[in-house]
Amino acid sequence: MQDQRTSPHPAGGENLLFLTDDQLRRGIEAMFFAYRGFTADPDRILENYAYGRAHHRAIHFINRSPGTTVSNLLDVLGVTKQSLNRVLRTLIEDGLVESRVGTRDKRERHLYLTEEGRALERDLSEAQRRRMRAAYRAAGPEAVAGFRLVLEQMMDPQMRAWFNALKDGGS
Amino acid sequence: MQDQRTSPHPAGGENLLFLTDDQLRRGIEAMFFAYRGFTADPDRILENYAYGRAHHRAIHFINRSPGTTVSNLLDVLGVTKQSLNRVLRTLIEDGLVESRVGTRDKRERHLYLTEEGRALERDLSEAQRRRMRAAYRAAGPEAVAGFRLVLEQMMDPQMRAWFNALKDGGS
DNA sequence: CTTGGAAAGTCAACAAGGCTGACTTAATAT
DNA sequence: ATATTAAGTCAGCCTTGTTGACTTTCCAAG
Repeated sequence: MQDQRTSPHPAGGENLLFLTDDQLRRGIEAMFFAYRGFTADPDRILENYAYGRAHHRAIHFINRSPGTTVSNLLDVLGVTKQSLNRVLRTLIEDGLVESRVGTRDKRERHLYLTEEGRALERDLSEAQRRRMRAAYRAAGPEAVAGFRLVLEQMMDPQMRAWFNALKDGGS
Repeated sequence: MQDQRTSPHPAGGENLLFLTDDQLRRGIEAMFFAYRGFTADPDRILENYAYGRAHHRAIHFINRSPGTTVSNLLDVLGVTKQSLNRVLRTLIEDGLVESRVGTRDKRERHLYLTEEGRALERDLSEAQRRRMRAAYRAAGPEAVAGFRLVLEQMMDPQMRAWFNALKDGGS
């Protein structure tokens, strides 16, 4: 099962054992199982509402960038307008999200969480943070730095750009 | 100080800045965007077939544990029998998976990839490994160790058990 | 001032892939 | 003998994704 082809032996002087197909496959499986854990807690909360993961994602990014436009959200979430619209409509109808017509450009809709929306967001993200906190604490700061580094390298360039744009807040 | 059990690292020094809500939220967003990248390449390949992510997962774990039973796969994938069956049936019909009646217990079906199944598996996993390899290489071995540590801590205990069982091959 | 095009929203239809519930068949275990 | 277990099936439902066609609103350029 081991494939030495991909990473022979210390090529120059580097130890490249962490690049064997076996190591990579372990990483793939770790991502699979970890992502299941990652979404488990919010999913449990959402069961009590008539919402799903799609609603969670919308709520998360609206909270992160209050006043963001629909088309911006479309890009970040990577779904179609029709798909997002269905989710957004129920959130607006239920009074969790407010959609304000743009002042500079009145075609645009700027999205904000209402107080009720923020309450659900806090619930969901606190559950997710709790697990993250436990994992970070158990792994330690060095591991966390590595975790973040690898994840960032796994993103497509476009996603990395959005990810880094979020760093400094703003829509 | 009372936390020494949970966090081996910053016992006395107490640099816990990596546990701020802001840091945790960054980790959450990193997981979201990275997982999109993680699934993007296999998804592109699967478009050419009439298969989806569910088929990929089944193929992956059958390849990992040749001869695994249906109920074992059910546990690992975390879906219902009906859901898995739909996927498995098409894979068997299409000749990618072989289902053999158990010898010890004839109620069980043991699953194996055919040569054609292994070919698709190689395609899919090579695409996924390519991205993983690039990320690992760019991040370096220290980061990879941290990455794996944090991911493992994010899993539910049950998943961690399956994850570690896979380490030593076979079902 | 008209017109082209962008942003947003809507309707309809469809598919993948989850789910529950009810039920059968075969084989093992008690 | 009977109960339990593994697998499979049928029917129906939901969420969340997709296309395609279309409208409304509005900005901006000719």
